[in-house]
This record gives sequence, C-alpha cells and structure tokens, in this order.
Amino acid sequence: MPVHNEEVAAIFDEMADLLAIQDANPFRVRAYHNAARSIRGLGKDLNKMLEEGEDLTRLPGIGKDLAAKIAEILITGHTKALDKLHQEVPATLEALLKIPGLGPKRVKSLYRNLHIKTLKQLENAARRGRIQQLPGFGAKTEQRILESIAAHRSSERRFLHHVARQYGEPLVAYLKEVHGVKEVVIAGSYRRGKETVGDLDILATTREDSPVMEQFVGYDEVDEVVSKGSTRATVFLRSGLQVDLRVVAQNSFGAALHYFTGNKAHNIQIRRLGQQRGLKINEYGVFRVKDGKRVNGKTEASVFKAVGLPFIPPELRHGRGEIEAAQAGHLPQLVTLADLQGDLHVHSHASDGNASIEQMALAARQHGLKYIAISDHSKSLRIAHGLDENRLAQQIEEIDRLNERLDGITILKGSEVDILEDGRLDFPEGMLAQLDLVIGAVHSKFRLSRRQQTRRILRAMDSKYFSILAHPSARLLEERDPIDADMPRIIEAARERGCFLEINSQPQRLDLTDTYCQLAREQGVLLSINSDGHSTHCFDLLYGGINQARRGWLEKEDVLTTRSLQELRKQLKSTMG
DNA sequence: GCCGTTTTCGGCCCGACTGTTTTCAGTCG
Repeated sequence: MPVHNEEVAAIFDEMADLLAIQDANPFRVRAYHNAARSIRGLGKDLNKMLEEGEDLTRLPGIGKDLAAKIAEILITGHTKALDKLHQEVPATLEALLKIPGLGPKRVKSLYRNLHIKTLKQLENAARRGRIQQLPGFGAKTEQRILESIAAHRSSERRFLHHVARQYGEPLVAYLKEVHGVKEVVIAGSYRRGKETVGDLDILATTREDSPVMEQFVGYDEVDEVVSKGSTRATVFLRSGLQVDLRVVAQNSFGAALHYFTGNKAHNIQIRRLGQQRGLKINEYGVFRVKDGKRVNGKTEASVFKAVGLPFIPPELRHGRGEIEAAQAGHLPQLVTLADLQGDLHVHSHASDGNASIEQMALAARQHGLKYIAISDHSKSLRIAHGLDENRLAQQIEEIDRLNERLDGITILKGSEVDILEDGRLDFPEGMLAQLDLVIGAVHSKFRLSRRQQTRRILRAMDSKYFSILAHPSARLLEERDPIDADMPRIIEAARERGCFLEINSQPQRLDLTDTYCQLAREQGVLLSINSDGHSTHCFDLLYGGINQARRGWLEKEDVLTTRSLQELRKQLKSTMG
C-alpha cells in the first residue's frame, strides 16, 4: 500500500504541531510546516522520485534529515520521530489547535495544568469555568472557546471561488461608495484565482477621515464582528463567509496589495530577496534598512522592481518556483480569457442540458467563440438521459443541418462517453468513428483502488478514437474526493497517445488541478479548457478554467481551445489517426 | 530543521489585534 504525498505532508504538519506544543525551537517547527507545504505543491509522486533516485534534498525546505524521514515514511508507512512524539504528547492535542485563539502555548498550558487532551474535556472544563482561572486565560477566552466548539463543524468550510465572488463583488461595490475610499480590491487566495477560498481579504485605500471601518462592520450582511481596529477588521457574513478588511494609505497600495495577495511562501521569498539587498518589505512599502527611508511601494510592480524582478501575475504567487523563473526571465506568458476560441464540452437538452443545440451555439457565438463541440452524455449515464446510438446518430444529422444554416460558429460532433469500470468506452467503435471528438469521462465506480482506477483510464485512452479526458480527478469540491489514480502516469499516457486533458470550468470541479496542469505542460500535453456547460450562461464560467490554467503556468500555446478551428481539426485528426 | 556569490554558524518575515495585563504574550494571517 503506497504512501502518497499528502500523507507525508500531513505527518510533517502533525509533527510541527506537536513540536510546537512541546515548545520546540519555533524555526524547527516552521521547517516541518515548510516541508509539508513544499510536498503538497509537488506535481510528482514522491515514491516515483525515490525510485528514480532523485535527490529529495533538492526540493525547497527539504534537507538531509527530512529527506531521510520522507524515505522512511514511504517505505515503512510511518516515522519513528512521530511515534516518539506521540509517546510524549497526546496526538489528540492537535485537534485543540484548530480552535481559534488556541495556539501551542495555550494548548500546552491546558494539558499541563488541567490535563485536557480532547475537545470534549476542553468543553467540560470551559463549562465549569475552570479555564478562566488559568494564567493567561480569562473569561472572554473561555467564552470564545465554547462558541468555537459549538461552531466547530462549520469552521473548516471553504467557499467556492464562484460563490465567494457572489458575496465579495457587491461588498466591494458597497465599500467603494463610502466617503473617502479610493481603491477597493479583493486580494488573498481569491485574487490568486484559487478554486476555493477560506475567507475574503479585502484591501482598501482611503483618506484619513474615511468612516470605512464603521461602514464595513455596519454592512447589512454582517452577522458577527470578530475584531475591529483602525486599520484592520474581521467579520462573518450571514452566509458564514469570513471577510477581513485592511486599510492603508494610497501610497502604500502596491506594497499592501502584494503583501495581501500572498501566499505566505511567496511573500517570505520576496522579503528574503529584499533583505539581501538591504531592504525591508512590509505592507506599507519597501524601506532601506540603513536609514529607514521608504524607497518604493506605490504599485505592485515597484515592489517587484525593488528586488530586481519583473511583475509576477497573482496566480503564480505560490512560492513554487515563480521567483526563480522570474529571475531567469522564464516567466510564462499566461493564457487569458480572450485567447479562447472554442469550447469542446457543451451539453444540450438531449441529455441533461436545458437548451437546444442551436441556442447553445448562438450563445457561444455571442460570447466570441468560433466553435463548440456538443458532447452529450452516453447511454450508461441514465440519470442524465445519456444518448444511445440512435439518438446520437440523429444528433449528428441535426448538427450537419445547423452547420449549413449558422454563420460565425461551427458545431463539432462530440460525445462525453462514459469510461466503464473495465476501461471500455460506452459506444462501439463504429459509432465513435462518426464523431469529431470523443471525450472520455469517469462517472461511476469512484472508489476503485489506485491500480484498478489507473488501468481503467489508461485502457480507455488506448482507443484510437479517444480525444480528451474530461474532469480527470472526478472530484467535486467540498463534496467528493478525487478518485485515486496515478495522474503522472495518465499524463504520460496522454503524451504517448497524443490525447488531451480537460480543464473543466464548472465551479465545483475545476479539474485538472493546478500542479498537474503544470506537469502536463512540462510533458507537452495540451489542455482543453471547457465549460461542461448545461445552459446558455455556461460560457461565463470559462473564467474559472482560465484561473486554473494560469495557476498551472499555462500559456496560450499550451491550451488546445486557443487554436483556430482549422488547427484544432489538425490536432484532433492526428489523435484519431 | 533548513540554508548559504558576504556565511557550515547563526540567522530564519513582519505587523495588527485581543485579552489580560499594567507593558506584553499569544495568536493570526
């Protein structure tokens, strides 16, 4: 049973937490967290790297010691270092750290003084008023602990980017109307285009007399004010979405925007670069260390320039090599929404869509697209009224008639064909041969073993008619975990067979994920950014696929659906051939 | 525990807010 990257990362995070409770050197604690983050950002399977004899110490944040621990975990499934920690510190204490307001120091105090090891014990002690008697704790802290435990179930909830946008944009518009407010921008993971966000970080610049803080906490969707100072406030909206507002002066806008767009790893790297140049970088600007003089910070570009870098797009700021690429002049020219020429995964009311083929085609044309492929479900997906051979044959004729009649948009004949459990496709070859493209998709048997699932998909891709693997991980954000499959192997197979992978733009899918997009790009596998649309509004969702692609370092050239119809046909033909 | 065109030792990003204090530790992002 192989251990996967995520499990290694989780072990390091746990070790960091337990070490922190033990009062270990904070930098050592951080080293473990850094290593965990570094591993999560890998596009490659650690097992494979080990097999191929790659030097793990070349990974950022991994040195000799942690490389040895990684090898130990991969081979034995655990590490003696964590086993030892568990003997010294109860593993359950880690859960206490998740309570807002409880960090390692307080958890340690609770454990040492009140022998609290579990959430239940914590709750009981708080109820009996025993916590406020501890030094460093008070009545308010105790009350907050009780409230947090009550809300614990929802505390880890993340919001889809698409949903956060629906709350965030009206709030931004509202803040812009407040007296003395100049700029208002949503920064943070939202600006980096992440598929889900834990909260919204809003940055505003104002004149000094602006009542923006009062107006912010008085917004009629605010349910709870967590904290409020003169430059920073945190609230919860009724929807449960947490929103942080930070206010800075206009001339700090660039520095603050950079600072609050993050992520942490990126910011730390930028500051280190600053340090090397005798500069201190914070949210207020770039300062010379020797005399404290402010030298930059009005625009984001000026912050980058101060450390000798070109502007790095927000979607790349994850501390995963973008700074090194910028230094080397190798930053990608990221694909944009305007580069898209078509959409190869569109449904009609023949299966589970709610518009006719013509309506979908006209909506696509309206959106500036030059072609779409109608790719309705195949017969096995009964719940979505999948098409059988007869209905698909009729649809092909309908598309021929429409193409004769419609100008400015071309409709391709496709099908989203179920990949059956054994890897067969849901239509016979004779049927597939009549299509312009075949999109293979997993819609069932999500819980096969890694070995079976991988073999299933590879076998489907063996079909000479297979064009694109739809939503490769089959995940549904906040709802269903990704299938367990060897994605690097699948990407390799796509390269060998000349197939493509989809970036599905549905807000809940956003699949392929960013790190695998990056791997596909490195392997020369083109990605097809598709809406998987079911209504005429679906083309608005393509922005999500673009976000995903940009976080995966993709350029226009790396995306199949930026091709002209003529070039696309050539690409598809070489697959079919 | 990691890292290094100043270093193999001695650094490690930095500031705001809260609560419990009476000048600051702890937590958070």
